[in-house]
Order: sequence, then C-alpha cells, then structure tokens
Amino acid sequence: MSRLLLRTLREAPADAEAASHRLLVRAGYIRRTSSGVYAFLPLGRRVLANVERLVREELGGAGVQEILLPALQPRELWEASGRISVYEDILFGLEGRGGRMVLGPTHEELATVTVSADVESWRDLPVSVYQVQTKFRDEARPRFGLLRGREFLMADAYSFDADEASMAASYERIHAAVGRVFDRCGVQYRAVEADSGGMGGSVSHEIMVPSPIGEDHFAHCAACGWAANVETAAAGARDPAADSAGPSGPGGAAEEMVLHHTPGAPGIEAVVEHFQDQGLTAKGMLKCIALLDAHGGVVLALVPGDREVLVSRAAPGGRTFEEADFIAHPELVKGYIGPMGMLEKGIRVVADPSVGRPGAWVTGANRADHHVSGAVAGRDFQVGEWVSIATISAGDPCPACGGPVELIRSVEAAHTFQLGRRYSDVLPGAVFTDESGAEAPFWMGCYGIGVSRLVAIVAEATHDDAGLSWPLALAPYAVHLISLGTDPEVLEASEALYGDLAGAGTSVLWDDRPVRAGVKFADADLIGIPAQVLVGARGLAGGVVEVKIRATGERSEVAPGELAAALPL
RNA sequence: CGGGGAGUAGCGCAGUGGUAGCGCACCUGCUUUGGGAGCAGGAGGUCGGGGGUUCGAAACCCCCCUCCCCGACCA
Repeated sequence: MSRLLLRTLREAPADAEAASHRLLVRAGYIRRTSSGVYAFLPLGRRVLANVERLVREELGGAGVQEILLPALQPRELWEASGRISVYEDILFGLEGRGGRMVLGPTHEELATVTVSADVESWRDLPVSVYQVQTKFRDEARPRFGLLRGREFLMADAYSFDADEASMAASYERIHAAVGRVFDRCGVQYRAVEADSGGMGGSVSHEIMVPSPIGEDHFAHCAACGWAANVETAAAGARDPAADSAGPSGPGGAAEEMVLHHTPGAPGIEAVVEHFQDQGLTAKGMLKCIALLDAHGGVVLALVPGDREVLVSRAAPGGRTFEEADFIAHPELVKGYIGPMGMLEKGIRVVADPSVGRPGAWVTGANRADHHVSGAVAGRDFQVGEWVSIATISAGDPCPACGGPVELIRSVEAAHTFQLGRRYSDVLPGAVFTDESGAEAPFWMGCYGIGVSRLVAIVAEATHDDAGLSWPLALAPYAVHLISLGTDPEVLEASEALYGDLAGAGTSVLWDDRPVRAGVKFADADLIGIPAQVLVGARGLAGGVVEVKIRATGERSEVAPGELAAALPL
C-alpha cells in the first residue's frame, strides 16, 4: 500500500452530491477529468474489472461469445439505420480522413453488420455476441459521478435468431444471465416492463435497483409482483366513482358548457389557480395534448389533468407538438386546446378510459385566453378511441390483478430488448438463407449492462457513514492487512501473513505505511475491503491477530495460523 | 436548451481597490504511536482566459471558457 497510487481525502470535492460519488473520490477509486468523465485509479480499476469478470462468467456461461467492436463508427451507419435523428443530440462527432465518424453511444448497428457478415445460413443460428466497451454520450446533464457519465463502460450483448420464437428463447436465456450478474453483486433489483424508446422493437425490460438517488420510477404491485417503468405503465381501469368523487369545479352540474375568460392562463396549474375559489383541482381538468403520429397525422390525447400522457401508447412512434407544429395547425391553440369538435375536423381523438367518468370537465376553449367548464364526454365532445394512455400513480389499481400499485424510485442498471427485425430490415446484408432457401432478416435482441454505473450502484447501496463496504465479489481486494506501528516484529508477522494469504490465492492489500493506527483504521473503513486483519504488538504478545468484518463491524481474535479459516472468503 | 450559482495551492475554503491567506494533504527534523497526533521549519499560485477602468485589480466593468444545481431532454 505504501507504493499504491492512492491518496485518500478527508473532504470530498464540493461538486459531489451522491454518497457513492463522494466516497469513490475520497477513497481514491476515481477522479473526475471533465464533466461526466472519470479516470479509474488502481482501486477503482480493480472493482470495474470484477464487474467485467462477473459479466464474462455469466454471459459466457450462457453461450454468448465475447468480441470487441470499435468505439469509432462511421456516421453513415447511423444514417442507414435511421437512428441519426434520435441520437444526434448526444453523439460525439469527428471528422476523419475516411469521412465523418461518431464515437459510439451504443452498438446495435455495428453488431448487426459485423455478425451478419459471417452468418449466411439458418444453420449458423442462433448466435449471440457481447462486448465490454466504452460508450460515449454527450449527456445534457451528467450527474452523480459514475451514475450518469458522458463516457462510461457498458457490457452489451446481441442475439441473432431465425424466427420470432427463437428470438424470444434467446432473450429469456440471456436476460436470465444478466439477472445473475446482479444476483452475484448482491444488489436488490427488479426486472420491470419498459419502453423500447430509441432502440426499437417490442418487448423490453429494465433491471431497476431501488435507490433514493434514482432518476426513474417504476410502478410495482406487491400483490402479484407486476412491475413496469412509469414511462410505459398505463394506469389500469379505475373505479369511476373514485375519479369523479373530487370536486369538479365550476359548472360541475351545468346543463351546458360555459365559456370563461382566463387571460394568461395556459397550463393546468394556472387554470386551477384561476378557479381555486370554486374548488377546481387538477383532477377536474381535462388535459389535451397534441401529438404527431409516426405518419405525421395529428392525434389529440385526452387524460385527466393530474396525469401525464404516455406518448408511446397514444401515438406509437410519434412525438409531442413543437412550436412549428402549432403554427402549421392553427386550429390547435397552444395552452387552450379543448376536444370540442376535433373529431369532426378529422383529428384523431384518443382518450384514456378515465375521461369517460361521469361529470363535467374544465378544459381549453380552442380560443386564446379562454377555457370552458361543464364539458361532458359524449355530449360536448366526441372521442374516437378509448385507450389506456394515462400515466400510472401510486395507489392506482394494478393492470394485472387490480391491487394497489406503489411507485419506487430507482436506478436503471440494465436494459434488455427484443428488437425483432428493426435493424436487420434496414441495414445492408443483415440477412441469412432460411430452410426454404429464401433470404430472411435476422430476429435480434440486445442486452445492455451499465458496468461502470454498477460500481456506483453497489457503492450507493452498501456504504455507511465511515465509507464504502464492498461485497466480496466486487471488492478491490478480499483482505485489508493492517500493520499497527513500526515494530519490526509486527512487520515481520505481517509479511508472513501476507505471503500465506497471497500464496493461497487471496488478494491482499497490505497497509505497510509508517503512519499512525488511527489513520489506517479510518482509511480501511473508507476504502471498504470486506475483511480487515489487524496485526499489532499488543495482539502478537498474546499470539493473536484481530479480524474485523467491515460490513458488520464484528471483531474476533485468531491465531495467525488459523487466519485463513476465520476469513469470509 | 431555459433559469440559478460557482471558478483563489492536490482537496475544502477565506480574502469589498494597496505585499495572496487558512485547514487538510505534501517535504525535513524532533517528540508521539490501537481510531484521522504535537512542535519547529519548508515547498507549492498565469487568483479560469482575454479585454477594459485605475497610479494600482483576485476584487469593479465587458466578452469568452469551465464546473455545479433546478428544469427540459434522454438506452
């Protein structure tokens, strides 16, 4: 340890917010070099290598073959797959001699063309590959140290199959292997239904680790175990009485709609404020969101004012209106949209079932600075399609069993996708010859594990006030051997123990520094190696050394000869 | 991208126009030595960069860069 590139800090950098970030920096595992970019120092590198080892053992054990794709990718490949527009904002671009290049934010395109070059026949399938690679994403806001960086390490796997059923089987097998990586890290996690987002495909799951610093939420049903990311989970059918029970505000019992002048009040909050003395809450507002579907058609999505619209359900492949879209569609007045007459104008009106509850709504009047009250579905406006498009909230019924769901803050640790033919359909040569002799595109899956992120997740989950506390599987060393004092007898005994342990294949960090005991204790707790072995003159006089288990603080005294048996290895 | 804040020694910070400082860390010596020691001495700075105001700028003004926070966005 006296020669290790390591300096612990008593104070954390001011910019470190998360405990994992502060401690990893203080304990000398990582150091920031620019926003969202970190250097791994010797201790950090060893933890990272341990995550990689688990990944290799589990994915390799599931029959996935390790490859290494370039980080440097031709921009053309992204243009060919059509993902350039989705990823443009976060791509690091470069000018190269051979044309424009990008630093890969992910590797679906490259994996597809690389594997397809060597797979010609259905006889070669299924096949799957993985790599552990640095990804580059110019994140708008890097955060929490290793948790969200602009450069980070990911293990990404890709499966190739001849048909959909086979793809699903590969997906099951590899998804299970991904789960085992997390089992071995000792973190609590849950696989939840997820949105395919920019990746494409249909079925998708995220491995979510509950954490107070998580940036995502998932909905979870304790009764049946159903779980889904709130970005994809639609609220289940609710008791209409529950939704209409709240005050519906002005015009609640009106026979007809009433026009109100509501100057400068776009948005739910402003309108609720305007009518607050009449008891209006967001639940009594009808939220109307203008969307463009995948073909450029206008969709008006209706949900109660206290909910958000799930764009991926209301208009699959579509997006919300931007400024230019409002200019192109003057009948939709930004901030004052109402559903009245929209269906008749040929606009698709999609409403969440909860919009059909009894009672009237307050909503936009399709006229600047005006809202209406007393709007009733079926009487004052028509709905074309009833689809569950409202976000789920805590307490909503579970879509699977009807029990109440809870929302859990969490970190996305891995994400897996059944991609189908999203990439093989559009990239050149991503075909094989099937049993009938015809050319067919691959059925693919992809699987990403945030390797460097996992280091932060585990640090976050296992630390205490004194510092880090690694599970054995990820610890930079298994044993922290601490020599107390400079007594030659102590150093001699320490060196002998070091030799015994190392000889038996145990990784040992030996604190042979000529510093005071207190400094060593504090550093050892900060660094968080699972077992500490204390060698001091006091113990040696009685023929023993001390063992301290970092996670529990449990201490015991053993004879040096019996040390190996006393350690949790 | 919008709003807010911050850049002074490796880390944490003070410094309202007149010789650039403190704590931790670092180097030397002595004492100390089982939970972040004490004393003495020492080294380390383009005060983020550029321009301006001034006899004089770390400080005041302008531009730029970097970093952080809230939001928007996002496998």
